[in-house]
Amino acid sequence: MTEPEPSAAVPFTGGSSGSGRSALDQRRIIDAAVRFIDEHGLRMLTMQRLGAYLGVEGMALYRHVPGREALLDGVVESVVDELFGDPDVHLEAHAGWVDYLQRLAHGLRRIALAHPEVFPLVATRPPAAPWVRPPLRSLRWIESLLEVMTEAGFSDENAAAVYRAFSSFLLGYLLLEVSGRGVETGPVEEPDVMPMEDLAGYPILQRLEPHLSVDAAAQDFEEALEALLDRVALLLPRRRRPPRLTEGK
Amino acid sequence: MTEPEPSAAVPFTGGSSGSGRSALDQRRIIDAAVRFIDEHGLRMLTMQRLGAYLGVEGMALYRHVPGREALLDGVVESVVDELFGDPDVHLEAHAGWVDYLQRLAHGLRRIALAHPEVFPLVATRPPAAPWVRPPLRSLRWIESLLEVMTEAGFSDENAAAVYRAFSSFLLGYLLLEVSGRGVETGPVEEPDVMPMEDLAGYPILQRLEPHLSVDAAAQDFEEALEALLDRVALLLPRRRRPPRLTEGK
DNA sequence: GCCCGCTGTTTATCGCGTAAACAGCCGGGC
DNA sequence: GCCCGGCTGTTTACGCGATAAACAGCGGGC
Repeated sequence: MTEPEPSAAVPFTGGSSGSGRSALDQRRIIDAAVRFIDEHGLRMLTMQRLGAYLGVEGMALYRHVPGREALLDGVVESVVDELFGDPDVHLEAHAGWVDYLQRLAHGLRRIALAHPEVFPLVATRPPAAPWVRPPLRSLRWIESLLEVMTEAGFSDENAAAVYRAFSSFLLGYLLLEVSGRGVETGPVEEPDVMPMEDLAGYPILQRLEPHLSVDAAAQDFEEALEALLDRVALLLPRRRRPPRLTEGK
Repeated sequence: MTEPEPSAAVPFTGGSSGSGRSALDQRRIIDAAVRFIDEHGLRMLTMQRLGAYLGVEGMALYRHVPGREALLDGVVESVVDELFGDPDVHLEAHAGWVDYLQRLAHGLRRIALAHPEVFPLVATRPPAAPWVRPPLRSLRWIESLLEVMTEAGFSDENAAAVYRAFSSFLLGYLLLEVSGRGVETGPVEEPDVMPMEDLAGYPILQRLEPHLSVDAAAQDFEEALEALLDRVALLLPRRRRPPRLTEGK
């Protein structure tokens, strides 16, 4: 994505207005891919099927997208970028860093829940740079986070530590929540979920499960995770230990 | 895996000893798959290639494994089960719950680092049940964890909360560390990593940079884990919401 | 010694990603 | 008004991967 435009100075080839017949363009393809994955699951996404979904032969997509991998990159980028449009996250309108992190976390959670089938992709696609990582995946947000933290009085080092702890926890949290969701509503995959009866030998687990149904278990888990998310800010490190300097490792 | 054995009472078809010519069996195939993925990356794993790796035609694998998906499930299970053989985790020899969780976390981290190409699979494969989740993925460990926590005086509810917080954090952390590793040493994929020069416009990010080395990562992990465990108490649920009794769902 | 079942091999099919040749359409220059 | 180059979608073609099905050697129980 963000292609270098091989034949550069093309003024728009037909214009966005006018005939309006040009069914395809990169944006439309990526959006369709996101919708397709939401509806049918990632493993169903195929160039031909996505083409059909857009009323076109599969090969047509290659006029606008370099290939499948690039398309998936575009999907990830597109989904993560939704955060910028989220009115509840409003970068500037935050009241303190805890509030800021909570808004950010909840914004990402909304995205993950809106696209549960896409999120594993967000989580596992190789990052663009070593510290531009899931689930933020965007220089803009990382910069913003570090800025807020340092403005709140954190040292540079601690701000970075907060970034790492926050994104680690958030990534794990969202991945767990979303994959749990997949178990319940998986439209295509529907893996074998262990039936409750097999719990017989594991009495301790019953405590996780005062309720009987899988739905209830999932619901519980979700509620607990949600409560956890509100408290994520509390995880952040305080510097206690003087950096152990020359101890033989 | 743990197959129901269609033709049950087979005493071992050739015996494990004796001729020793039977090159293939499920264990050997899964082990080879793990090694193959470690060496060449997940995307290189193909039934034919794995066959060749074992000195056999690809189709031969289907005599012992139901198919590719099942094979991957087996790979995940096999890798996670390494934890049971880790002498440093020794289930019983722990001194307090913090020590226990740290040993567990470090054991899993060792596994993740030993099989960085496998770990994303561990993280994203659909879980067997809603609360049997990555990265533990095993009833045995979940049971063990809950037991330790309750024996340490945590209520059932709080033990479950610790389980959720701990596994979320651990999953996210390890996934990030392992994928970061892929960026540096990726044997096959080598995605386009943004070169350092492109940082020019983002001075704030320079702060994150000192943490590229493995040693630094390990240090980070320990500190983050300690911070998490220190503050687990803060993550535990308070009942805020009265349990909704008869609300129409 | 013969036959069966097990294990690995060969052959075949289908779907996928993608390259390459092909074809309709449209707007600009004459 | 007409022609042409380029852009967009289509068709054709290839190689590969997963997997079913037919096939073949081999070794042990009768």
